Amino acid sequence: MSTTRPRKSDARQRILETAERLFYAEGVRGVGIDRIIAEAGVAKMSLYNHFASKDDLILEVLRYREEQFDQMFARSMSRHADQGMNPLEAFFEALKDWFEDECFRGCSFINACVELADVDHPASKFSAEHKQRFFAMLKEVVTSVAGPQVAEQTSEAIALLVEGAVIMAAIEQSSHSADVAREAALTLIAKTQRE
Amino acid sequence: MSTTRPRKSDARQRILETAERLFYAEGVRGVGIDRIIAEAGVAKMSLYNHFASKDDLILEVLRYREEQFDQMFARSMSRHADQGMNPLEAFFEALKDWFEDECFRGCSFINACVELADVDHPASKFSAEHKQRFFAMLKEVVTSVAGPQVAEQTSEAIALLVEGAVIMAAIEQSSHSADVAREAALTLIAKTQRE
DNA sequence: GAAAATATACAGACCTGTCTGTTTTGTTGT
DNA sequence: ACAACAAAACAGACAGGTCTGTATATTTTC
Repeated sequence: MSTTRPRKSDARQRILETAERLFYAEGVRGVGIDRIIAEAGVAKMSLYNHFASKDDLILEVLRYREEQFDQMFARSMSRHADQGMNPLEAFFEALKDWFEDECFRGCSFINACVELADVDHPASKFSAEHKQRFFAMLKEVVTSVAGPQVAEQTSEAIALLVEGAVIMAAIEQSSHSADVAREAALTLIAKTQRE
Repeated sequence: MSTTRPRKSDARQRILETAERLFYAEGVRGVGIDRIIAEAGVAKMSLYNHFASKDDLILEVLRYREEQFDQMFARSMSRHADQGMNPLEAFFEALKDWFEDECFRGCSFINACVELADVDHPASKFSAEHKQRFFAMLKEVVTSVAGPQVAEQTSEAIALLVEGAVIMAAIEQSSHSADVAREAALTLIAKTQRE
């Protein structure tokens, strides 16, 4: 039964990949359906057979984006960890690598919330949940280098440093904020451990 | 000569105020020209006589917004300072008051950058400059409570904490991040002073 | 009487979503 | 191995709405 099975649709995947790229580069409101189908090379009806509406597509693209981002970031951290960095150092190096990617344009999830301007939109709710999952990952990283007690006391602040660094990197087109955030995070952890 | 003088145009002011409110609440892309003129109660030609284009209006609204925000924030800090807080405490209390305003929807300047998705847009450039001015103000606050040396070493990180707090307050619809940012800022300053 | 603001209509582009009909593709029965 | 069938993808027109910006002509205000 080689390539058999529901097939999970080739067109659907192309739409997701194209929409993710365009939405991230030009915003969910800046890119129309016609543009997506043209660049994905699919018919308009294929899009509307797979997604109920543009709002639905936005949500599904964010789900896909989370998968892709998590994988990318985890792999990036692993590479740095393999070079002898501890998990926290690897985290901030991965952050900096992301900022320095030529496609970097901030956080997709924050961007979607801002563009949609509606906290009740499914994509906004999903984005808020994504932030919780991202925070949980960061807290695990902090725990692994400083223990659960220090992590409990510092992770929230470190998360703010990271979010601020993402925004400033996007606005200033510079990865400098990653260094500032890393140093501050280390200071917070050291100060908390001392007590 | 009572209310005489070039008049500086009544309509222009109404347009600015209305556009600021609508742009902040629903985004610069989510609000059309027709909506602005209807709510401002002006004719379309009045708008295009005062502003070259919607892009130009967006920029002028951000200029106006900066004035209004700076005044609002400075007054808020003054009120808290009058109650015995030092400038830094007053800063974070003002931040928290802002987050708790029912109209709060994040930072106008960041929102505009995200929505326009174009770092070369005049409004994006102005937003980046605004962030520099905001940072300078924050640095003065830090200097006034901890001296220039500590301020030099901690202000950038504190600015990231503040930007992160703004974003998270908008996404989570909570002012909790203001407290987290304040505590972390105090810790960074204390740790730096000790050395 | 001049400058400003008004009301209104309109051009041209773009948007989402639907409809219709054709072609490709994969599976199944023989 | 091959024909028949069904599901999926395709192409393209179109409806109905929105958007920015312009043009014209009238009314208000100093």
